[in-house]
Formats: sequence, C-alpha cells, structure tokens
Amino acid sequence: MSTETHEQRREVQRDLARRAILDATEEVLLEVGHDDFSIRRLVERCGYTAPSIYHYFTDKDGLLDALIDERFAKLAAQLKRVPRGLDPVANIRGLALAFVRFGLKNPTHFRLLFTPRAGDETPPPSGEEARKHIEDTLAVLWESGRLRTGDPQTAGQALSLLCQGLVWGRISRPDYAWSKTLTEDSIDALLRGLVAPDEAVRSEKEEP
Amino acid sequence: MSTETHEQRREVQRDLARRAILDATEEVLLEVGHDDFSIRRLVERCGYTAPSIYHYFTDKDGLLDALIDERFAKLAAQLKRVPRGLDPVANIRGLALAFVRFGLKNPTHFRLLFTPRAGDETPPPSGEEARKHIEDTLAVLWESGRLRTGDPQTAGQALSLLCQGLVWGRISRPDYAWSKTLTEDSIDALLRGLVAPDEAVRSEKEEP
DNA sequence: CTTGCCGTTGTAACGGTGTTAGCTAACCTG
DNA sequence: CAGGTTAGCTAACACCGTTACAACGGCAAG
Repeated sequence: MSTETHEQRREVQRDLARRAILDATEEVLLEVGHDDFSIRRLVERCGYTAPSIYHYFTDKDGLLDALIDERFAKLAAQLKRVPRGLDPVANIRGLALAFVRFGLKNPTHFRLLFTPRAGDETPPPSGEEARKHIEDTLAVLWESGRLRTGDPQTAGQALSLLCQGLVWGRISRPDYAWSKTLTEDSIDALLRGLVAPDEAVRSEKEEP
Repeated sequence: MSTETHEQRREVQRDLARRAILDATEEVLLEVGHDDFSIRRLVERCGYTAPSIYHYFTDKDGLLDALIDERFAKLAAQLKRVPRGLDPVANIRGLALAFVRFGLKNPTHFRLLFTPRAGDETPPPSGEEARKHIEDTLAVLWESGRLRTGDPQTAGQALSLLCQGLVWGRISRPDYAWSKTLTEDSIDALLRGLVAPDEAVRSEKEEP
C-alpha cells in the first residue's frame, strides 16, 4: 500500500514536470515562432536544464509531438462544438469554416500541426479524431445520395485539402491582397460542385 | 574599352561560379532533401569553401532564393507550354492540372517553392510571372461573364490554394490512402461551383 | 541506522550548424 | 612597378540538438 502511494506520487510529479515543460514550450513557441524555437530557449524559460527535457521527452520532436497531440485534441473539440442542423451540406460547411477559422486564429499552432516534419509519417491520434469527425459528417451527406464523387473519401479529401490551402496561403503571406470573401466563396463553390441539388430544392425552383 | 572587357570577363567568371554553386545546391538538395541540406554539405560537393559561398550569395536564404527564382521560372515555363483551346474553362483546368502535376513530379522543388520561410514575405519575380499567367487565363473566363464570384481574383485564389493543398497533402503524406481521382475530381468540382454553365451548353442540353 | 537502489537533476562535452574576421594571392589599372 | 579590388582560404564564434557521466535525493530492505 505504501509503495503504491509512493509510485503514484512519483507519477504525479512526473506529470507535473511534463506539464510545466509543455506549457513553457507553448509559451516560447508563441513568442519566438515556430522556426526560432530551440531547447536552449526553452530551458532558460522553464527552469529545467536541457538533459532534464530529454529525461521527460525522447526528442525535440517527441516534445513537439506531445504538444501537437494536445493541440489536435483542442481542434477536434472545437470542431465538435460546431452546432449541427438538419441540412447535411450546411453541417460540413460549418465544419470547414470552423477549421479555417481555427487555423487563422492560431497560425503558430496550425503551422505546428500541419507542417510535415521529416521522417514523421504518422499523424497523432487526436488528429485522426478530428478527421473522423469530418468524415462522419460527410458520410451523412453521402448516404443521402447527393455527393457527386464516386466515394465520400474523395469529397472529404478535396474539402480538407482546400481548407488547409486556404489557411496555409493566408498565414504564410498575411500581407497579400487576399479576397475578403475567399474562405466562404471557395468553400461554397467546392460544395456546389461536390453535391447535387436536393430534390426538394430543385422542385421548388422548377415549379414556383 | 579594355576595362570594359575586363569587367565583363570578371562578371562572366562571377556568373560561372554562381552557376556552379547553384547547380551543386540543387544536386545536394535533391539528394539529401530539403531539411538536411546544409552549407557544409554543399561546399564538400562543389569544391568551394564556406566563405566563398557567402562571397557569391548573401545568405543561405539568399542562395536558396536564387534557386527558387530559377525553379519558379521553370514552373512558369511549364505552365505556358500547356496548350490553350477555345474553352476557357478547359484552359484553366489544364493549367491547374499542370500545376499539380509539376508539384507531384518535383516534390523537393515544390517544398522549396511553397514552404514559407520566416521573415521572407515577398515572392520572387518568377513566382509572380506564373501567377500572372494563371490570372490572365482566368480573366478570359471572367470577361465571358460566367464566373460566379464577385471578382476574378477570388476564383483565382481559391483555385490556386486548392491546388497547393492538393500537392501539399500528397507529398507530405505519400503513403496515405489518397483517392485516385482526387486531383481531377476536386478541381472539376471547384470549377463546377465557380463557373456558371455556358449559354450554348445549356441550350444544347435543354433543346436537343 | 545503514546500505543500496532508482529516479531526478546538473556539469561538461561532442558533433553539427550558419556565419564572420582576417589573411593571402592574384589580377588589372595607373 | 605600386596600389587597389576581388577570390579564396584558415580559423574562429555563437548557437544548435544531444549525450556521457557524476552527484543529489528519497524510499525499501537488511
């Protein structure tokens, strides 16, 4: 019993240290930006010394991976908070808009999440969670038979890559003369091209 | 007169050295990849020593900028070589497909061209050239009154950001289960949503 | 209480990076 | 031939990620 409490306390201490390091990582990251982040800068912020970082995380990449996972979870939560209505098209439209909004609001996090790091091929579990939520929303539309692509995956990939492009372009060149209505217009256009008009809507238009 | 030939020859020599360095840069870049490229690796390839590189280029970024400019020119040339037909929609479709094809065929170059480097806000002149060619092609469509966006810029930005997303996704995760028809389907969908059907086409369909 | 183990932390160092100071040698101009 | 400009080098600086190794700490067993 006493050994259990001891090991438990040890684990709590460990989590506390990891938490402090991760928080400091995020602080420094937001201050100096994605490119100028370094372990040296981190340690002079969080009090620990460099080898301690490596005692709690395997790598610099491992450290960033942990933070990325947390951030993906935050993104997934934000997407799940988007209200769902009856219209499946409006639902994925809302999701796409929320995704772009997240990226534009947290550019540093977005860069961290979607910059492919060399040798790191597998996305974190929280990333899959966010993707799955989008795919599920899209599946409803697919089952209604209104998707014009051969499979729902194609539509989902097209939409998510468009959204990634939308964010990438605007955070990598914030001063460019981007169209004010770019996000809505492009998402709407893609959706217009992806889904066939609903029967009800069509009959409304044809016989008013 | 003799001073002119001297200075000319000096300039030629200078260009020759820059050429050799740039070629070696490209070689090393293609060999070890975008992330592991370093000046040390470059100099052990091209024969020059590190300070000589800085004698011909301001920075590591300056060196890469020069190469990027050349590569953008190559991209622009490749886009201009795309045959133009009578249908303006087919023309920009061809351009978009060519762009994606270029990216997928030269992933290292693409990463170099479109990875935003910190502090580098202005795109190289050759990049503007490529973009202008796309905008011009799109302008034809705009003048025909078939674009559904408020201005041609919005459509152009949407299309180019979709294409960037298409390439980014696939080169950053080559092993993912991408849809085989993703490129064509997404570009076609976006175009379907961006342009209104032509009068001629519509009358053909309505009264056969 | 002492001994020993294990997790935690720190010091010092290694190999690598981009970059610069400063020297030498060559060259054309005067 | 003297003098300035250019090209090239050696050596070094400051920083990076990472690790070998020693020292400190608390807890369990003897």
